[in-house]
Amino acid sequence: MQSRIVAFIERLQQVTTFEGFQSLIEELQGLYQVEHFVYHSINSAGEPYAALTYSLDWVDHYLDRDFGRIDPVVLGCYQRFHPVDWKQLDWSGKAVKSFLLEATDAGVGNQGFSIPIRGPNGQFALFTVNHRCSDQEWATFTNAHVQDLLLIAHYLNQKALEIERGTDKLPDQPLSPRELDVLTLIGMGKSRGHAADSLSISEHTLRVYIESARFKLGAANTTHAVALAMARGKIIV
Amino acid sequence: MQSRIVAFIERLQQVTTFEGFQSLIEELQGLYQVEHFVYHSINSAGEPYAALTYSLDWVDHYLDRDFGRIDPVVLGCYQRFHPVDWKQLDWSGKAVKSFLLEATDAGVGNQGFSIPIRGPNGQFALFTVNHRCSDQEWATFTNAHVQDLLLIAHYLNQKALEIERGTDKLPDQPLSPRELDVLTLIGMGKSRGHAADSLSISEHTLRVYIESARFKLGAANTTHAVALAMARGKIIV
DNA sequence: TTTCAACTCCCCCAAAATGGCGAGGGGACG
DNA sequence: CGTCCCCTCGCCATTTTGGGGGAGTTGAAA
Repeated sequence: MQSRIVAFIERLQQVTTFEGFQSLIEELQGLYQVEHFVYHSINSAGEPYAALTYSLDWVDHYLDRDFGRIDPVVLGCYQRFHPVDWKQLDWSGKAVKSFLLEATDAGVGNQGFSIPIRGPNGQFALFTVNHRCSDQEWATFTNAHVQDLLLIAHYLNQKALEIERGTDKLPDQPLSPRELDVLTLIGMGKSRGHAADSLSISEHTLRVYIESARFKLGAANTTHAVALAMARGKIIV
Repeated sequence: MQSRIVAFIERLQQVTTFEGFQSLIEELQGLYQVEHFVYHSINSAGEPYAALTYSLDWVDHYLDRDFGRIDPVVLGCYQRFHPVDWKQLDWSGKAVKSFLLEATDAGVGNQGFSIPIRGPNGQFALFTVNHRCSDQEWATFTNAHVQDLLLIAHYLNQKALEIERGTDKLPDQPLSPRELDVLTLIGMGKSRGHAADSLSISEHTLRVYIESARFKLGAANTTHAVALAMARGKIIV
């Protein structure tokens, strides 16, 4: 088995397109005799990408209803470091329960194991393996393959980032020190006036920084700029 | 060696105070023959805590100058999943270089290895091992002990969270669905009017949500509320 | 040497956000 | 049955913002 993983990762290294990436994800089904695999990521610009084995209808429905905002898997993994078994997540809540029902109807299995992955500039990805079986069988499976899955998650993300770099995208404009200062203070709740005082500059000067930061980040307003800077890991409030 | 780690972790489980935690950190120096160990965390309320073996003068100076905002170790790990060797970080930049000089003067070694750890509600911690030696020796050391260090980092964080829970702290007020909706839309750059339209509610109603969310989060204004909600992992923009 | 990015400052005015006032209906829980 | 939270709505005065001008210094890079 171990050699098959190595072979898989070696073939993964050869992939150069999203299509090739998708078919490798599908290959995992056969390799592990598991129903579903999902890799999905959000890049620094906030654009999602996914390669998965769920039905396309379910994917459309998921995106349409913006389930990513209530999905306990996404929410639970977003702030976590370690892989999580879906049983550890919080599935209470009315909206969540109906989401779960719809997912089950769409063919999503009752067992899941998700690995969060983080890259530069706030890039975040999830590698999920999903199956329909008993708790017992699932525990056996996950225990046997955590190491493999961690490895695969790591290389999948590396490759996805690499492929994406090939696509046209606006380079991530770095913010100047003053711009970072200003966004940080504003993010900590200060008004323009107070922030300007803290930095011992005029309020107008501070405004110039906010505007240039907004422009670089592609933000619609100050709050948006702070949110984007945080999401991209440029500031910490 | 392995049994010593197990014994260490078992003793760690017995600890109930921050003092005990600190002395266990100091014990690691002897256990690994390494100069410095650092555990520091930021809880969901944004309060820092640290247990470390650096000189207290350096710690004071670090906090005083707010070096956490430029420290490449903190910045580099904040958005990462995997442990990082300090050599992989970006040490360019004028402020960073002078920070590095001051750190070296204060007894911080040239080699470092840091493990980011994430807990619920946006809790973030770093476990760092620091030493003075050649690249060669350091590579040997880290290769030999990554597994141990990951394990220790995990249990240290678990224990630190447990101890902190014992201290008095305001419970993390959950936000209502509408409050989350509003903060998310505002964080995505919408104005109040547009956000209200999206949710098909009056702008005034939307304001009520912003205000109650601000109150629950202890935020000074809307931007602050969005920043806090993001930092605590309640919303994703 | 020129050019360019970063940093600093000033005025004016319209638009947006905020703070404080008040009000009612629905659902959950003791 | 009362209490408390969530959801919904309106008005008015004040403060904060955003967008439009224009201008000077410094320091690094081309």
